[in-house]
Amino acid sequence: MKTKQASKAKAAPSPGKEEEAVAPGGFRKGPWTEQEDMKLAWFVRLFGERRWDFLAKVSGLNRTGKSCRLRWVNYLHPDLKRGRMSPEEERLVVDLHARWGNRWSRIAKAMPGRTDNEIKNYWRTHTRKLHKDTRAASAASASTTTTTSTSMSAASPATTSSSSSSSTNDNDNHSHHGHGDQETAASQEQADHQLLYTSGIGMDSHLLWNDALMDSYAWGAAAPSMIVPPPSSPVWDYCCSDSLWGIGDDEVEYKKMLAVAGAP
DNA sequence: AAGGACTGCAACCGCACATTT
DNA sequence: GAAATGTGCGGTTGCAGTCCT
Repeated sequence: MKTKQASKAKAAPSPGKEEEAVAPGGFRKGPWTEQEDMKLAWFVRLFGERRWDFLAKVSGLNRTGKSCRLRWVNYLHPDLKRGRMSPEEERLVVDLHARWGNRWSRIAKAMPGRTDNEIKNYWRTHTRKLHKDTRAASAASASTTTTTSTSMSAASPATTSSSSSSSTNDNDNHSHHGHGDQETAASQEQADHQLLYTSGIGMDSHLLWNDALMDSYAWGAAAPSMIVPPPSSPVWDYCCSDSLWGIGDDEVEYKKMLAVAGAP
């Protein structure tokens, strides 16, 4: 198999390309640079995982809040596992997909450290491979099998599960957001979410959420230029380091930030 | 050795739901 | 209660690394 997890990180695009992707609103698009990652991590640390639009503005990142959130959730979050899925995880994905269909976020919640995007990607690859194998197999035996094999291609696990999972696998998944789930399921999901948070880093628990601070920012203003991103170590190390989450360690830095922001 | 095909993954998009004003 | 804003989700695309011929 291929091992390109680390090298594949598009955080450092080739020099020429970096500036060219700019959305109509003036927002940057495309791969994130290491500096952007650092900045984002820094501001997420300050403000927590919410108000992404605000965070995007205040940080001075020329990104949409959505983009920031995605980057954080799928790449920078310290709880993420990196690397290939283990066979156990692969089995789990198959199991859970059989049960829940394309409810990736739900599946992801059952697999700590894995993101919906990651699982989705894995499944796509997985089904593509399976589909290919199935086709190859059916082609090989085409001459000997009955006509059922032709309709099988449409009914093969791979194709049905991915393209029509919404109608085959799960009673409620033809409505993407679980409209059919009823409140019990919704509250269950909430409970799951809560569990995830409490068992995980529990960002909110030590969140430096401070509305006064927020209000003190001039909306749309660029981030204070004197906010120095964390040390020169790789972003990932930084994100995983205790210092990022152990807010107490960095009280001085934080106070500096408050001062910059003009907070009382 | 070269170049096309394949693969894996990051990131974007559009939509829907949730929350706030 | 309506409108505005924020957030989350699933689907899709594009790119870069690797494999294969």
